Amino acid sequence: MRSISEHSGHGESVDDRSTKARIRDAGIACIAEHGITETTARKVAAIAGVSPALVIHHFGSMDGLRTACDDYVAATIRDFKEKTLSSGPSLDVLAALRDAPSEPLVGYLAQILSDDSPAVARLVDDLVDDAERYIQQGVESGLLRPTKDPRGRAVVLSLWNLGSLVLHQHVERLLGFDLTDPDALTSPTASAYIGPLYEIYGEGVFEEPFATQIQQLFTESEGTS
Amino acid sequence: MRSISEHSGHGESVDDRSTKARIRDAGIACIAEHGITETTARKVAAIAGVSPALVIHHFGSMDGLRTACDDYVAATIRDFKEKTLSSGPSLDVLAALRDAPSEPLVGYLAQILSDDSPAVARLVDDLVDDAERYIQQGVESGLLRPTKDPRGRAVVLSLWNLGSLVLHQHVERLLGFDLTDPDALTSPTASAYIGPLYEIYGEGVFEEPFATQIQQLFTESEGTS
DNA sequence: ACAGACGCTGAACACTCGTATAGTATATTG
DNA sequence: CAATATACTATACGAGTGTTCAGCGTCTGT
Repeated sequence: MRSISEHSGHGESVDDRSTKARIRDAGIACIAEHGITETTARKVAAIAGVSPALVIHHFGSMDGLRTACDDYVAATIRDFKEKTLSSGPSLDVLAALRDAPSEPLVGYLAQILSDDSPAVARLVDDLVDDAERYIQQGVESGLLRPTKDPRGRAVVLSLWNLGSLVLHQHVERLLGFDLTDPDALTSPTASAYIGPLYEIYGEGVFEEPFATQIQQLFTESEGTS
Repeated sequence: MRSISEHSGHGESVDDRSTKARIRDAGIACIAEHGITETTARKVAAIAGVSPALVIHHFGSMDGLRTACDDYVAATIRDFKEKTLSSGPSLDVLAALRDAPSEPLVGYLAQILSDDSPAVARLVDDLVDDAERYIQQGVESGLLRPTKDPRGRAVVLSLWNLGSLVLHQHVERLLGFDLTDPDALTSPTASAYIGPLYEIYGEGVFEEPFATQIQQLFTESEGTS
């Protein structure tokens, strides 16, 4: 029972819907919940309510499904970031992403971030690029301090954010705060994580004489090489 | 061919050596290099130069081997940290760990940190505890700033460190710096990561009026609840 | 109305996995 | 020296995997 048009099988950009999309969403959900290695063709098929063979029929292989999921998630994140870009800069790359789409994008990210695929690498690169742009905006508007290494700071901040996401189980166990929860930021337990985070963002951790001491140690070694 | 004594099969603490230890080390090496799901009994056996059945004979099951690896790595890290604890506090929990033991402990950690086992959870808890202790030392000696939430700051800083480790592929791709490299800290590319890190540790990222503004926003909401 | 394409399924294949079992060699114990 | 325990291997089994194939219904274009 095919629902609408979509006669050609390539389904690249827009008319992606119906069963094939349901299988892809099932793959995303399964990966987000159980991880990549636990996501089998039969499980995805069961979630989507189809036969295992249909998964292969639509995506060629399980690797094809994986790629399709990566691409779709990456595209969704990019689209969503473009929409919310106008609402102002943010240091948390995924803050706005948590509540908006119905799919468990954050959980998916948390699962695949540590296992590299080309699509994930490109997505991370994009997130870092956007962070660098956001941060530059913040510097120009006077909210953020300037830095010697804008790119490096964007990379480090982004990867700290994403790393916390990957280790969300430990965050939850230690602070009682689930980063993959859709309404994580409005949770009363959010301050257990965001409090220390903003404190470090605000004043650092080094006391003043020590900070400039280390800072000069790095400007020396960086000036020579 | 058993080498020394070790008649009893429980091999708990010290007399752990010879073939059984070689198999465990092969497991650690395989997990560190290829990840947990790619680590099969046959691969471990091939690395250790034994038959797959011997892996089961010594560890009961692959899950038993996994637990033995977790426990051994955790114990090794704890032992090593006790030794280097006297050399002074450090914010990087794993800095000293990289060069010392011959085994790829950091790579192993990077692989298992995102997949929770009881041993890993305990190890992370210990690392956070130690970090909290280190940080308190730093505060008392005037190197580090005091905080409203010592525990939270220790958790956040530790998990940022460990998260970067899990995402070491992205760090390497974006900054050309391999965190799992045994001599990573002496590498000339190290400053690409450590530079921004120390800058943030030194002065934060928020500009002054903005920092206190957010800080007060959190002291208000924290004072009420 | 007919022909072909498409969505979809059930069953099977080849393969890899963990693990059990039987058996061999070596070392320790009496 | 005999007996027993231990280290170790070869082989096989059952479960689960991705994927293929033949076929069934329905829908589309002519």
